[in-house]
Amino acid sequence: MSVDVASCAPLVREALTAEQATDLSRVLKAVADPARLRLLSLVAAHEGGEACVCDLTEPLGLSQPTVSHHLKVLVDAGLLTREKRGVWAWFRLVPGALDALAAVLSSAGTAGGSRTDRSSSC
Amino acid sequence: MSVDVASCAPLVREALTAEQATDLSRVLKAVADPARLRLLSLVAAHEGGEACVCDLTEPLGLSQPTVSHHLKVLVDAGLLTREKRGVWAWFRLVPGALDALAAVLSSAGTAGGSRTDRSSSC
DNA sequence: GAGTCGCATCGACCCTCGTCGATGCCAGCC
DNA sequence: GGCTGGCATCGACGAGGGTCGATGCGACTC
Repeated sequence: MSVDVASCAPLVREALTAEQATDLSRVLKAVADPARLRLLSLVAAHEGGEACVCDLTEPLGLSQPTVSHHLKVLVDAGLLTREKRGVWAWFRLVPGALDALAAVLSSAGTAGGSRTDRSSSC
Repeated sequence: MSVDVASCAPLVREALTAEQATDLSRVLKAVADPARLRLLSLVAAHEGGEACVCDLTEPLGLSQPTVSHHLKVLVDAGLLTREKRGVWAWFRLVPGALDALAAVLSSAGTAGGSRTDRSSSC
């Protein structure tokens, strides 16, 4: 149920519809949590750009079920990918996902430099 | 209690501390709501870039106390400014506030083109 | 096959948040 | 002064979300 940041134009350009606002808030709610922000940051900063749950539990100071729950929220929001290799589950950032989110908030309206590869029509 | 997006580097560059994550999530929580997203969009799209509460109540379909509550959240987060002229209260976007937020999420790490004028040291 | 390890899911608790009606406050008008 | 209109605040209700212990599942080891 990965949510697409469907609206191409930044929200300061023209008024959002109720549906656009709901979709956008779904992704923002996934990011608007200290634990999940640190998870994104930890995964990105980890060597190789990927990390397993056991690497993330202790720096957050949260229990394993809680960390697993937050990771699921981020995966559902389309910000992380989960790849199970053997016993471990490896998480890595979806390239361009955060940039696309930033582009909607920014008044510039263009994502950073990285490719996004989303189904958006812009 | 306007929250500064204090961290200059984007969260994908290095791991966030607990305090940085808490501060950043405070601003994101203010934006991660459909009603508040539409409020930001409506104010930006309104003529002159400013709007009063009476202009925002009906397009949102929410009661006046609720709209007033959401506007207070956005003002406290440093995203809107409130100026009382006579009987009406006029709200407008804080220039650069959304861009600064987008810069932290983006991997680029630089705000758009607009000036931010915040107390950040970068 | 028995045991261990890593992770996801379940159920429950508590707390925060969105929403509204009622009320209070201030400015302008009669 | 009394009244009206615009807006903020208060109190309360219900829904949603973060957290944890307990449990289940799959893979690997001996």
